[in-house]
Amino acid sequence: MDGVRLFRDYVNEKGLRNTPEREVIVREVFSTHDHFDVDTLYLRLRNKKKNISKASVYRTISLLIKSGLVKEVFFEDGHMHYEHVYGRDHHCHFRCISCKKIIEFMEEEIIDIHRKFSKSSEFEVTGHRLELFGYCRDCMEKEEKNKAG
Amino acid sequence: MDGVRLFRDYVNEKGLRNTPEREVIVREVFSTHDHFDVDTLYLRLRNKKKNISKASVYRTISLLIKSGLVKEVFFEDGHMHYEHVYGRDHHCHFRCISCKKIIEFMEEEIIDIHRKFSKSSEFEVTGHRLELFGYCRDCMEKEEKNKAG
DNA sequence: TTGTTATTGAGAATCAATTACAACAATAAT
DNA sequence: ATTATTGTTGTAATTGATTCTCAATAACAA
Ligand SMILES: [Mn+2]
Ligand SMILES: [Mn+2]
Ligand SMILES: [Zn+2]
Ligand SMILES: [Zn+2]
Repeated sequence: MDGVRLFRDYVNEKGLRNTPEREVIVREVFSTHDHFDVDTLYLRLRNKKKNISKASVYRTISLLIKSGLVKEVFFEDGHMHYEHVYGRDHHCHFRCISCKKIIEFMEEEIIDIHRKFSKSSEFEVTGHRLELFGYCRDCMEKEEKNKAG
Repeated sequence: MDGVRLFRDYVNEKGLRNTPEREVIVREVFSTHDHFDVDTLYLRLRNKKKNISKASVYRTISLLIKSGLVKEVFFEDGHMHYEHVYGRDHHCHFRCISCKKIIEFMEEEIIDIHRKFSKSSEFEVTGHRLELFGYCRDCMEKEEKNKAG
């Protein structure tokens, strides 16, 4: 719940202004650990009777990205999906190409790769994204039943 | 140059038709190892006086993806970027967030991660994508000069 | 050849994301 | 306090990528 405060600081540092709209959006972003897209975030706000324009949602997400508190997770169904990273351990994503389910996982090796490249003088690595694609257990089982049946 | 033939086979297998438009598009896709997006591919065709509609370019890329001969590499500037994979070794991508340059690299560890998950009975992993982000050497040097100057 | 059916190009439609702008609000300057 | 400056908002318009519609055409099998 402290990403909210960090975002306030970021806004101040940048000489921007803390507005009630930003406050509400950012609180909502940090209220869950789920992945989200602009539309679901916007609808969550509407359901709570917060009348904030979609433009402001876009603008605030853009700021959250710049602040480093939110990251783009993946692009699917024609639009971007996000998650907040403050207070969460780093992790990677497995995406089921059948049911679109997301499964998070952590592999130390990926950190090693990141470190190795960071130490080389060739690049300054600031981030990485590893996605695995395939079929989740549920969808595997469904397919096996299909073959059997 | 044989991805073209494999694509013909794929099209036949699926009961689809080999058309001159598809042939021209696919030849162009396999004519270089560069990353490409729909627009640059379309313009390359236009420059060669091939009058093929953009819709057909989209449709053929979609087939190429399904056939497994082409892969989505990354989403940037509001649209997808692709590369053909036939006849190429697997590799990952480093993307400079300053100049947008792409640098390809290969890490065995990533293959290990893929294998490890494939063997687990939890998921059936069919593919992966690893991207590193940061600053390339050129952009690092530019920034250092900025600080010094 | 002929019939069936996939494919094409052109343009319209869709949808995510950005932008222009006028009203408004917060801060700084006088 | 008053005024000027500048940031922010919502609305609506705009841009740009991608998909879709549909009538004309062409691939392929019989
Ligand atoms: Mn996640
Ligand atoms: Mn590549
Ligand atoms: Zn699944
Ligand atoms: Zn660079």
